[in-house]
Amino acid sequence: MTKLPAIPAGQLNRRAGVIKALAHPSRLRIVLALERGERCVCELRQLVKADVSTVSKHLALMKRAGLLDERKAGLYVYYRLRVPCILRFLDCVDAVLEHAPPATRPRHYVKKSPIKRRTTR
Amino acid sequence: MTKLPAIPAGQLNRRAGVIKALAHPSRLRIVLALERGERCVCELRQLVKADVSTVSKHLALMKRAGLLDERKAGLYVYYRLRVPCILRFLDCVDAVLEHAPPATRPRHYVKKSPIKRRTTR
DNA sequence: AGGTAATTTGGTCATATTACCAAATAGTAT
DNA sequence: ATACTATTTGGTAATATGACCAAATTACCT
Repeated sequence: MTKLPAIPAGQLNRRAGVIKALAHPSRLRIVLALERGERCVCELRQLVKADVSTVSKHLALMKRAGLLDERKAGLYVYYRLRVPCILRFLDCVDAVLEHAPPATRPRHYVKKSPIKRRTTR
Repeated sequence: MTKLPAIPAGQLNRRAGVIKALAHPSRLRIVLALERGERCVCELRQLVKADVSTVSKHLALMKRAGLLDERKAGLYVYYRLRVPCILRFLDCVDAVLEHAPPATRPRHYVKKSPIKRRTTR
């Protein structure tokens, strides 16, 4: 049995941070959309069917993680993929799913009802 | 501007599930350890410094996601990487981090104190 | 059967994530 | 300045995740 090298925790944390930034269906949808080139928030907002604020936060998160870059032009903000190798990885993910075990159901958060809200502020 | 294909939500959910299974420092540590071949839980448990039950749950999660396979031999359970392309992806992640923005700090959960617990059960 | 070691399962609790809305900010134009 | 549009930021609430402990399970022994 070979010796295990013991990778420093900080490095693993940073890597996990990048991967987490990718680990959400809407964010994947955005990344895939950016395959062909930059898009403004207004386009991505239609693609992902969620509140603009939600989309904006997904974008900010991915930018912080180093996945995306941003370009402001007048009223618009255009985002683009910073590192294209991300796209190749999705093929590997599909390989995992290929002859995969029966149930891999991730279940993502979905807002239940738009119930009443306090109007503090 | 080209037409966007609109990928079905189910597919994105499944992909995100696989990626999420990878998006944790301890799980990355495990995956990296399995690069050289299978390991029993008892080995991985020492590698990741966490309660065995925690490690076991990480392993179960990754197995459910299709990342790992398991082989039982007597008292031991050996886990191994099911799809090796995962490892190449980590290079891409490092590329993202390479000349990345200043702060990418993911902050993972750390139990505060082992305070008293009820002994119900 | 009873004993011991490896692993999994169930419970609980703290923290992280993510959704929406509402309001703030920024840019353009009238 | 006012009006209008695009995007971000702040707040709140629901859900998901991940840590540990304790107990259950499984397999191999005497």
